[in-house]
Amino acid sequence: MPFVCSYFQIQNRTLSRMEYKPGAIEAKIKAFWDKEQIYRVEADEDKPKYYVLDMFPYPSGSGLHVGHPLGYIASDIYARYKRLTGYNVLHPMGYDAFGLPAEQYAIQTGVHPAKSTAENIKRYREQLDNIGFSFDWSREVQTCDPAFYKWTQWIFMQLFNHYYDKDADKALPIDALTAKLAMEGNRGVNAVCDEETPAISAADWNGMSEKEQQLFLLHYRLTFPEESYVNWCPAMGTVLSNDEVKDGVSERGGYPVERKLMKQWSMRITAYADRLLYGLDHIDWPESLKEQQRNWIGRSQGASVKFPLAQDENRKIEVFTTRVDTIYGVSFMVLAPEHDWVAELTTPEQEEEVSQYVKWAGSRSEVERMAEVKQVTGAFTGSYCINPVNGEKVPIYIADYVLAGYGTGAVMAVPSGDQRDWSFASHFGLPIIPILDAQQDIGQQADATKDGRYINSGMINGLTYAEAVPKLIGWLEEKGLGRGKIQYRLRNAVFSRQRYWGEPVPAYWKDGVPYLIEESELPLLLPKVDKYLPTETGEPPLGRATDWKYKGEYEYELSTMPGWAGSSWYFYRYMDPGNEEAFASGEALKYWKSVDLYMGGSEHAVGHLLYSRFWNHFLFDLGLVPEREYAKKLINQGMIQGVIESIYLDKNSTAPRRFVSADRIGHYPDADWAMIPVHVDFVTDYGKAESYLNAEGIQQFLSWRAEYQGAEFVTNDQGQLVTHSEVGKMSKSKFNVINPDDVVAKYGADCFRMYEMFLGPIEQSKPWDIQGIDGVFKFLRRFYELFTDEHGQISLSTEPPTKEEYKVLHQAIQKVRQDVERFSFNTCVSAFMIAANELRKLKCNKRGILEPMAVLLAPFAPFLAEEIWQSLGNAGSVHRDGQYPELDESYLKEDSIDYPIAINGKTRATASFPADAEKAAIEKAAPELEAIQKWLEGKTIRKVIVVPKRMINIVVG
RNA sequence: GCCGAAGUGGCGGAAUUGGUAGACGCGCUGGAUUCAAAAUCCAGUGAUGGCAACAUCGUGCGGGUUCGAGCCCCGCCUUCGGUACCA
Repeated sequence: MPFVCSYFQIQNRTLSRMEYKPGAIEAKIKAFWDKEQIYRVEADEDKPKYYVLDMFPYPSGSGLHVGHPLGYIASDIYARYKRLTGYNVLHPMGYDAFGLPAEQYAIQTGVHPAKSTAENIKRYREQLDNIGFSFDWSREVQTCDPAFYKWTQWIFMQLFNHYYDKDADKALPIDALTAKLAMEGNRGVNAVCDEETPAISAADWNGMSEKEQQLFLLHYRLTFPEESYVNWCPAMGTVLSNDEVKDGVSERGGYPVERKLMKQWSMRITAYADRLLYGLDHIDWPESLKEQQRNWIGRSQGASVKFPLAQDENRKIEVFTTRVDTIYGVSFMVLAPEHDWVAELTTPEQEEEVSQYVKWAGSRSEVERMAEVKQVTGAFTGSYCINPVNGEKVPIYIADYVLAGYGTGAVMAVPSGDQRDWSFASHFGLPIIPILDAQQDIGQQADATKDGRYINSGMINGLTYAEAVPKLIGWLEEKGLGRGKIQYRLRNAVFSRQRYWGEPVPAYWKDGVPYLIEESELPLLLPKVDKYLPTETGEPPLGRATDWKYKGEYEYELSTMPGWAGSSWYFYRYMDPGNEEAFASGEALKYWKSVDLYMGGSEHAVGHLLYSRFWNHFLFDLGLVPEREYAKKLINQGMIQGVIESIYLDKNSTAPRRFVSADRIGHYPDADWAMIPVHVDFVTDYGKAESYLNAEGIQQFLSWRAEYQGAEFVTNDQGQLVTHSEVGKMSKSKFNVINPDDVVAKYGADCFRMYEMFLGPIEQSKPWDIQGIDGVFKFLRRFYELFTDEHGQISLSTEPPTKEEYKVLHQAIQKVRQDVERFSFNTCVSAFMIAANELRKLKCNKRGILEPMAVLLAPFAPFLAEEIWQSLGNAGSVHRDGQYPELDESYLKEDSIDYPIAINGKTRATASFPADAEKAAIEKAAPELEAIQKWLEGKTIRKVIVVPKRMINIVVG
C-alpha cells in the first residue's frame, strides 16, 4: 500500500478524543471563504501594494499533477504572509488558453477548441480550489477570451504603428518617420530597420505610390510581414520559433523541423536587444536564467569589414568579425551555401561542384547537420576577393559551417586563430598564417590567443591586441571599408502560426500590402470553420472561413498569433480585468505598477520571459506602463518529477509473451528486452530500488493491458516481478501522473501544501515521493491536538504563559519570518514541527501562545489555521483580520550560553558562560576548565580565540 | 566544447556572515500498549573501535589559505539544466 497512514483510516477510528479531520474542516472553511469573498482585493491607497504572480497554466486535457502546484503553493504562502503583514496583495490566476493540444483534439474530434478548453479550465479550477489558494478569482483572465485578446490585438496594432528610433532610443510613431521621409528621405533617419533597406531621398519618397510607401515602411515597423527562412514543422503544419525547436525537432511532440522560406509576420525584437540585455542588471532574477537570456541575445562586439571582389572591385563582400586584429591571417573567405551571391561568384569550372554542394547542404535536416558537426565540407567557387589591408587575393569558398542567418552569412577565415577555419584549411590545403608571436602549435590546432605581438601583419606588426584593434578600425573607417559593429545572435521573432486556435492578426491585405483594421473593429473574432485543417490550397485553417473578408472585400491575414502573444502582457490585465476602454486603466497601473514576485518554471527562460520583457519595454516607450521591467523578482520553482516504472518483456517471446523480473535478466543482452511502462498504482514500493509487481499487481496489469492476456511472468523466489524504476517527467504516456486531488482527499490540502514545501528548497527539482507525508500529517494532528481538551473541544487556558513557552513561540516567529522572507519554506515547516514538539512537551495549552502560533501557521495551512482561529471566537477570517505575531527578542535572550570549546580547532568540550560575560573574562577562564585539562597537558597555550556567543578555540603547541 | 546549478547519513534535506556537521522528517532498531496487527506513545539511530567513559574517521576527489573550511582559493571528477559550427 503506497499510502500507509491514510486519513480515511484515521477517520474510521472511534476514540473519545477528537481527531484532526481535514476533510470536514476544509469543506466548511472553503464554503466560508467563498461566501465571504475573503480574497477579493481592490486598490487601496492606504496600504502598500504587493503583486504576487504565478505563470499561468495552459489548461491541458490531463489536468494538474502534483508538480504543477509546487510554485503556486510557495507563492500562495508568500502572498498570504504579505497580506497578514499589512500589504494589499494582488494574487491572481488565469489561463494561457490558446494552444496546440486543443486544436489537435479539435482536428481529431471536431469539437471546437473553445469548448474543450472551457472544460479543461473547469477541471483546473476545481483542482486549484482543492488546494486552498488565495487567488482573487474575480480577476481571472483567459487569453482565448475575446475581451482579453482584443487587447493582445490592440498591442499588435501599436507595434505595427511604431518604429524604433535609435537617436531617441525608443519606439516612436510611424507618422514621425513618414514626416521625416517626406522632408529629407531616410539619410538622417537613425532607426532600426531591415539590412537591405534602400537609401532614399525625400524626392524618392514623395514620388512613391501609396503602395510603394507602405511596402517601404515595412522595413521599419516593429511588426511586419517578411519572406524569411522559418522553422517549418510539416507534421504540425505550422512554423515554430527558435525557442520552440530543440535539437532540430519540435519541442512539443518531437516532430522534424525543416527550413523553409515563407511570408511571415515578424516582431522586431532585435531593436530592443541592448535594452533587454542591460535591463537584466536591474532585476532580481536567478543568475542562471539571466545568463540564458544573455546568451540568447548573444551580443558580440567586433567589426564589419568589406572585401572587394577580385573581378569587380566596386562590389564588396561584407563580413562580421570579432577579431578584426587577425585580418592579416585571412587565407580564404567562406560564404553560407544560401548566400545570395553564390551563383554569380561560381566560375563555370566550379559550377557542378558548387551546385551539388548547395543542393546537398539544403537537403540536410537540422538533425543531420548537428550530427556531423566535426565533418569538414565545402566547395570552392572559383572566385577571389581582395583582402583590403594587404591587397592579397583570397579564394572564396562555400561551406555550411557558415550560417546564412547570422551576421552577413559570410566570414573571413583565419585558420591560425579559429579552430573551424583551421580544420577547413587543413582539409582543403589552404595556408595557415601565424599572426601573433604568442601563438603556439598552430601546426596541430588553432590558437585563439590575444597575447603577444603581431607578426606577418603589415601596419600592426609589433603592436598588442589593445593597440591593434582601434588602429585597424580607424583605418578601415577612413577608407570606407569597414567599421566597428555590434552583432547580435538574437533574431527577429516569427509571429505567425498557420493554425486556428490563436488570436487572429488584426490586419488585412490590399494589393499585396498589409493594413490594420480599424481600432473600433476590435476584437477581430476567430471565425467559424468547418474543419481545423489547412485549406486545399495550403492556406491556414482561417482560409476555410466563409464570408470572412474585411469590409466584405479584402482578405484578412489568415495566420494567427503564436502562444506567447497573450502571455507577453497578461499580468497587466489582472490589474483591471473588466476594462473595455484600455488593457488596464491608468489608475490601476499607477497603483499596482508591476509584479513584485513572479514564480514560474525555468523552461520559459528565453521564450515567454524574453518576449514579455520586449513587449513591456515597448509599452513603456509608449508611456502605457510605469516600469521598464515588469517583474522585479523572479523565482524558478523546480520540477516535481515522476517515477517511471517499467517491466522487461522478452522481445523474442511470441505466444506466450514472457515478462521477466528485473533481478533475473542479468546475463541476457539488453537488445533482447523491451521496456513496457506500467501504471505506478500497480507497483509495490514504487520509486524504490526494489519496487516490484506482486501477484495482485500482475493481475491489475493484465486487466489493464488486455493484449498481454496469457503472458508468462518469470518472478523471483519471493514471487515478485521486480520493475525497472527511473526518474522522469510526469506524463500521461508514462502512467505515472499523481493527481493532487487524490493526495488532498487522503491527507487534506493543508498537509499536501506543507508536504510539497517540506520536500526541499523551492527551486530544486525532485522526484515525487509520498514516503514522508506521514510526518507532516502527524505534525498537523499534533498541532491541532494542542488546542483541544480531553473532550475534543477547542479550548484554551487564559493563564499567562511561562517564559519558556514564550521562548518557543518567539523562536518560531523569528525563524518563520526570516525563512519566509528568503523563500526557504522547507525550513519553515521544520520550525513549526520543532515548536509543536516543544509545546507538546511543555503541555502548553495557553491561548497567549497558541493563538499567535495558529496565525503564524496560517499561510502554510490556511484551513486548519482558519478553523482554530474561528473556534477561538474570533470574527471574520484569520487571513483577512488576523494579526501576524510580532517578534519580541527579549524572550529569546539567554542568561547563559553553552560554548563549544575546541583545542586546535577540534571541539573537545562545552562550557556554560553568562551571556553578558566579557570576552577577556572568558579568555582567562576557558583554559582553566576541568574538562579540557587533559588536552593541555604538556602543551603550551599559544592563543585563546573567543567569538562571543559562538565558540572558544584554544591553540596549543 | 561553452555557460549555469549542484554533489552532505539508508533516504528527502538542515547548517542564514568561515565558528558544536547531520536540525526537522522518513526509514530502521528496541520498548510500552494490544489476544494480535495497524495506529499511537517512549527511547535509540553517520561510520569504525570499545562494556563504558571515550577515541579515531567523516560533507564527490586532490591540494591550499586559516586558530578554525560543508562554506573561501587552485586543480580535477560526477550529475542535472541550458546552448551548440554565432565568425
